[in-house]
Amino acid sequence: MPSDTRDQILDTAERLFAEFGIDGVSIRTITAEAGVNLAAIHYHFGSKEALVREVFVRRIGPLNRERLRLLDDLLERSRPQKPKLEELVRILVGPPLRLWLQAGKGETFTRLCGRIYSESSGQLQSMCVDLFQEVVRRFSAAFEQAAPELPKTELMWRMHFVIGAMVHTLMQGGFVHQLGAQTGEGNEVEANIERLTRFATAGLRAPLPQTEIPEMAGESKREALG
Amino acid sequence: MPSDTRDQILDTAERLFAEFGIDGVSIRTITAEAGVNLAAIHYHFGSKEALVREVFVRRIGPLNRERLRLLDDLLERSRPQKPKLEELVRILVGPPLRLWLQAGKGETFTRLCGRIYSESSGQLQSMCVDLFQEVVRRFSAAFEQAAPELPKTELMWRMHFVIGAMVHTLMQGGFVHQLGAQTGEGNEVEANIERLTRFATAGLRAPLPQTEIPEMAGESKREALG
DNA sequence: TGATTTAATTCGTACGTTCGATTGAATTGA
DNA sequence: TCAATTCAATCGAACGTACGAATTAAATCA
Repeated sequence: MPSDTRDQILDTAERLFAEFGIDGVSIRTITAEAGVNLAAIHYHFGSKEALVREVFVRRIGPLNRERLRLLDDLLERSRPQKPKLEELVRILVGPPLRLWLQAGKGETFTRLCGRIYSESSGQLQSMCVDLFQEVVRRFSAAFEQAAPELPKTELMWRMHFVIGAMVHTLMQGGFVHQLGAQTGEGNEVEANIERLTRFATAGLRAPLPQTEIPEMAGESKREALG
Repeated sequence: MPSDTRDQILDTAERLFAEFGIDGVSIRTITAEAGVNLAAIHYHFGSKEALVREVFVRRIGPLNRERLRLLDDLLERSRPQKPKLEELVRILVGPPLRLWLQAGKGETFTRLCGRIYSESSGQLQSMCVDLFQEVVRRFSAAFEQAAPELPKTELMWRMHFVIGAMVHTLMQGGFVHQLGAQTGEGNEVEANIERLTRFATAGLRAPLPQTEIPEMAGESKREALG
């Protein structure tokens, strides 16, 4: 039986954090905007940091659960063959981008999501490691399966690039969206998911450099890793 | 004749901002760490915000000047043919990534650079628009020239993805670097520039969706944009 | 050259504000 | 009645900023 106040705080905090950053919003601003008392945050959450934590967990939990569900679906659907790389990318970047316009909330949550990567202040950082641990593990394995020709190190870097493109879109996508909003309003989000999916898939499939690192003396203990 | 104190403040602020974020570092911390008086910041810069501004301008100015110089070189070198897409990407992402290990400074500056995109607090945001305006304009034109087959909107989004991968690498690259540091130490940075360049180039060259947006009713005022 | 003035910088200290957190009384609803 | 919740008021700490005195360096003059 979560009180109305609690949800009010969570919604308001999420919106304000997304717009002004975590350190940029005081609990006074949050409580005032939410129309609740100043002490309500400490009563319901214990501290500002605990509130921040709850704001993230509330969204990322379901988000990652959906990604894992879609991943299970894909793996089962494509067995015994390996999953298609493009499908993997789509279920990795789709769910977060789809929250972009979720319930008419605008960029509320997604910008917040992107902030994890930048404003991670110790405590938040380790929380994120926990929250994303399973997703990272499962998707890493799936990607290795889908692109076995890539050395693991190379794959890791390329997945890292994909995440970067996704996060940047979550945070700044609205800007690009305004610049080039030509295709009505309809399924703009789905169109952008396709854009990112195609870009990322092609990037993941980029040819390897023929010679790994030219002109290097010594230390030839280079493992194959594939 | 810039005083020694002034440079001490700038160097220290740059390092601390990069590690703890702009809002995460007080001028007391900066001055204490730099071994100068508390009031020195306001004497030399006027305010903390002006100091932040100066920290960024000092690095981004030369950085962008180098990018434009390399761009001019490339355009002249390849005339009358259009520049190669891969070369364009390389001179876009190369200079910032190369600062990664500049002068043994570690990730000092680059993480700071990445923070522009997240901690942009109004004033900083508009400053960045000014600082990057010419680079964006020139590179956009060059990319349109190098990839004329891409609709402008599509190209804009893909450049956006490239920037995202780059920024994410600037901020979090150290993490991936630690995970997969197999190839000695040598030219790891150049190797990563090549990684990102190949990834981004392949992504920029990804095939266009045959049908732009399937199953959409109404609003068929879709402009070609090429 | 040596003394004196002037400007530039550094220093110590304090102000006013805002922050997250706390307390204890008031209010509410079962 | 009693536990859960909300409220007003306040705490100490940290923040950016301001200001005048102290110090240093350069310029000017005897």
